[in-house]
Amino acid sequence: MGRRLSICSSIDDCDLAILASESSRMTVADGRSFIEEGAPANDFFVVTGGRVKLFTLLPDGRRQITGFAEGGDFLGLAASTSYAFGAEALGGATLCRFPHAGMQRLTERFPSLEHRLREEASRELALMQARMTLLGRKTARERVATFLIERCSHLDRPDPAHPIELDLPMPRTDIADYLGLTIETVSRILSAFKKEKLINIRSITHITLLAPERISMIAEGME
Amino acid sequence: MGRRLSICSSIDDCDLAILASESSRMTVADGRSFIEEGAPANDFFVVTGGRVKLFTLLPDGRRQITGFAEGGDFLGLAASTSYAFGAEALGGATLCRFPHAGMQRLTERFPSLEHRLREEASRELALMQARMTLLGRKTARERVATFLIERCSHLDRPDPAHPIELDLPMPRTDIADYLGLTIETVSRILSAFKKEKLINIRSITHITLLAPERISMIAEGME
DNA sequence: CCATCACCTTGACCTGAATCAAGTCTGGTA
DNA sequence: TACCAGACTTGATTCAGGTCAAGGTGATGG
Repeated sequence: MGRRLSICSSIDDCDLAILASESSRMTVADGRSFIEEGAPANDFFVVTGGRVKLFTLLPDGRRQITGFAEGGDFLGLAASTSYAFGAEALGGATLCRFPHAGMQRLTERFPSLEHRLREEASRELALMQARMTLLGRKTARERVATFLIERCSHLDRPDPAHPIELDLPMPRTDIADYLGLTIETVSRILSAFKKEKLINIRSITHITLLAPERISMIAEGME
Repeated sequence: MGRRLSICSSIDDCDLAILASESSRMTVADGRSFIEEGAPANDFFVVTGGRVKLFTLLPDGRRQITGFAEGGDFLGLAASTSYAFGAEALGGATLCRFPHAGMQRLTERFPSLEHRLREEASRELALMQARMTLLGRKTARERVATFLIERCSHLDRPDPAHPIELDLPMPRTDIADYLGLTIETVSRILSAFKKEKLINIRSITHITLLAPERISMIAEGME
């Protein structure tokens, strides 16, 4: 979790070699899991490329995707002694792995890093509160609308009230598990949005928001 | 948010007067709101007594309670420039208010404080992931069971498999808004648990868990 | 001791989303 | 170009939980 600002931004002109010496790069193939929920949390990760999904599971296999992470995002902040979530690459990802011990050396050497990490955690905390409202109180329609709008803010939004090209790199299953719905419901609602000329479905992964403003309204329950 | 470890624990034997000089105490009466969602975030709070509920609202009044906080918990970490949530006293609360500027002076003076804050944010992050799973994937029965079990862990659990006395200081409305249900559903499920001899309802606020183990199972969807 | 009010419980009914069950589309392969 | 497998869509039906509507309960005050 975390966004847009690399871990390096708090180290700036300091010796990047030190940072490199405390971390190791890794590549994770599509669909491969690299954090096991409940496993001892030994590492902290930064996503450097591709995408990743975070999730928790119930014993019977029900899954809640708690977030998607991409380049620049932090993972493993929510660390006590064991991970509170699992993580899996979404179409291949590259990561920087920082063992906790190394992390500690880094924060000692670059105290401002600690602040950055807190900032990052706080930002994520705010996002999660919005997501709890989505899961606890929004209708299926509102959830899907919120998801589409959320995806927009990932790319630097040009101007609202204009069509926006989106790609949804995750399968419907992941969207459903993120929104607390079933794939059928997600599919039906996207179709409904299309019928209402709110979106255009160019391909499974490519969607155009034709009326971003209206979708925002729907997302907030003000349609 | 945050739990059990006062902010002071990272300052230890240092001059508490400095801490006091950067903060002010405040008392909030039952039901009074002291953080307005979306308002500029100028302060950081520590709950020193009583209880507090945190929530977000949708424009039409739907409410999601994102957490309850009590003595020792931190509030306002999720701070960008504006609060991501509202906060309201639950039966009267006392707080310590730290203006952000003062907070910064404190973290400069006591660098370990920064680490404590991150730790706190991370802990909260982990809790929120569990809550997202609750809201996105659990049934009403599982949610209420989870809520009861969660309340247990607030008091230092003596031994499982033995009856546990609980008090639920919040009205049903708050429980419902916390679990993403209606008051009727919460009420019905508590009644059902009573009928199944899983709990005993001594009064509206006093509940005895007769079979904590079984309730835990239900909470995880393994009944 | 009763009235009142706020909160909670219970019941009857309804509905949004899940489930179950076919189709359909897409991209890869031969 | 045709075939196949996996992912998506669509339709019919069901059901968990919401909504609407009475009661019940218990603390406060007259």
